[in-house]
Amino acid sequence: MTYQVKSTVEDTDLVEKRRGQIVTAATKLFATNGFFRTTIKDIAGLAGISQGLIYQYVTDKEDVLLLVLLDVLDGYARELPAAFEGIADPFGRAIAAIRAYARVVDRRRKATILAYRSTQSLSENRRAIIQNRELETNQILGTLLSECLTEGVIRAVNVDILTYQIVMMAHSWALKHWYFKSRFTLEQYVEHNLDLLFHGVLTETGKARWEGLRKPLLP
Amino acid sequence: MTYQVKSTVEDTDLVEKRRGQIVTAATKLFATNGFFRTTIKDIAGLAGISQGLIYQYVTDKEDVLLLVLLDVLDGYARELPAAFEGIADPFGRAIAAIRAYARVVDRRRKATILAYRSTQSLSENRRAIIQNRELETNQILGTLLSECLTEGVIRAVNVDILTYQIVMMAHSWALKHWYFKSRFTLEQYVEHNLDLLFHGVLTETGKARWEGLRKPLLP
DNA sequence: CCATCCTGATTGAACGACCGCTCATATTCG
DNA sequence: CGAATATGAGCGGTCGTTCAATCAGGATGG
Repeated sequence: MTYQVKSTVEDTDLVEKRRGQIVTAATKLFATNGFFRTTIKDIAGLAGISQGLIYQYVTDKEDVLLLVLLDVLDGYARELPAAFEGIADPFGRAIAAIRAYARVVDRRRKATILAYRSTQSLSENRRAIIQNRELETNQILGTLLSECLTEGVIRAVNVDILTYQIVMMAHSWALKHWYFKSRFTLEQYVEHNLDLLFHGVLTETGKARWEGLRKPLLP
Repeated sequence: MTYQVKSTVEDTDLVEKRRGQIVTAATKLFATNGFFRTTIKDIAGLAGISQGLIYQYVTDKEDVLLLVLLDVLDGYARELPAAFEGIADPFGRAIAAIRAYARVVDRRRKATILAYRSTQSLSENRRAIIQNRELETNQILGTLLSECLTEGVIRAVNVDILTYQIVMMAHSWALKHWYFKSRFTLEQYVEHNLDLLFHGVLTETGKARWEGLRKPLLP
């Protein structure tokens, strides 16, 4: 939780508070103007502190980006489990989680896009931290889906692929919002995708035809 | 094809040639270092021309980015139709197109990521040009899928949603390559996704259960 | 209870480096 | 020779980062 980001200030509460200010301001600015167009001065101004002070709580401008991205991913990991904790049945849990995931992405649409835009601007090791955090979140979904599989409600598909299909379905709502927003509500978007995902698109004729065109599934 | 990017040079062939050099160099540099970390000097150096000359063929650094992104999208639009032109049967055409699309994305993986990273760095109107071009490419796939629908090989799903599912499946191969590369080959990835897409994931039990959990599909 | 001191937090001016873009000049070629 | 094309030094501006100076507030001692 307290990240491997160094600070010269000892007082933990103060560090928490100041970083909170910095991250809140930086998220807003990065999301609208991008990482490179945002200056430390901008961040300091919006956070209500001086430029110099930021460097007591962070070593780099890149560190600010790391803190922002970690905060976004933490948001996912925090809000997801709450959505299905009351539900006993695995399939119900999975569906609640998927719908919740889409809602979380929708609420943080700009921040989600920011993650795609700027994770690559991080140095190798900082990027690895972010990717690991993403995997942890996806693991939550992956586990739920595995349980559906053992329950016999979904067939023996590759869970990794399935998980990423769902994750990308949610992310795409943010990434392609410029297209979807005038055509679907979030709920319509999600339910159409679930319908596709669960039933598939082929008719009986189609399924027969596909048998002649498919390639073997190896792993 | 010749874009709404201004040049002070008259000779059309020369413009084509110089822009080719510039775009090739810039694509390489943008893809590895990002738009903002790449300098005009870098581009000029790799293209084998002087900094000043770039501004005879382009008004802005942003213009270079626009040319690069248009080139990537043109690549899609050019290579896709070739993949299915010999095939008569709509379903076969659609499948050939999907597989080809994934291969094109794979070949231009870094450039595809670049598009996601930096389209937002463009000014409003230049971004609109890019988004339009993307829609045109997707339209190729959309048409193929509509034909499958009238052929009765796929059921009456929303073609917009289906198209974007497939597009994002291909893009995800690039976006999440850091995850997939150690787990699947491109072909495995695609075939698993097609299997999911075509047959759906639910078992018969699952389908019955889903009836109680689904929400109505409006549009 | 106040004056003094000290430590850690905070400020913002300034440094140094960088970079997009221009323009006076050079080169090329018909 | 002259028009079109090409060069690259340099201008003007920006921005990340540092650091000497200031401030706050608690401890100390009279």
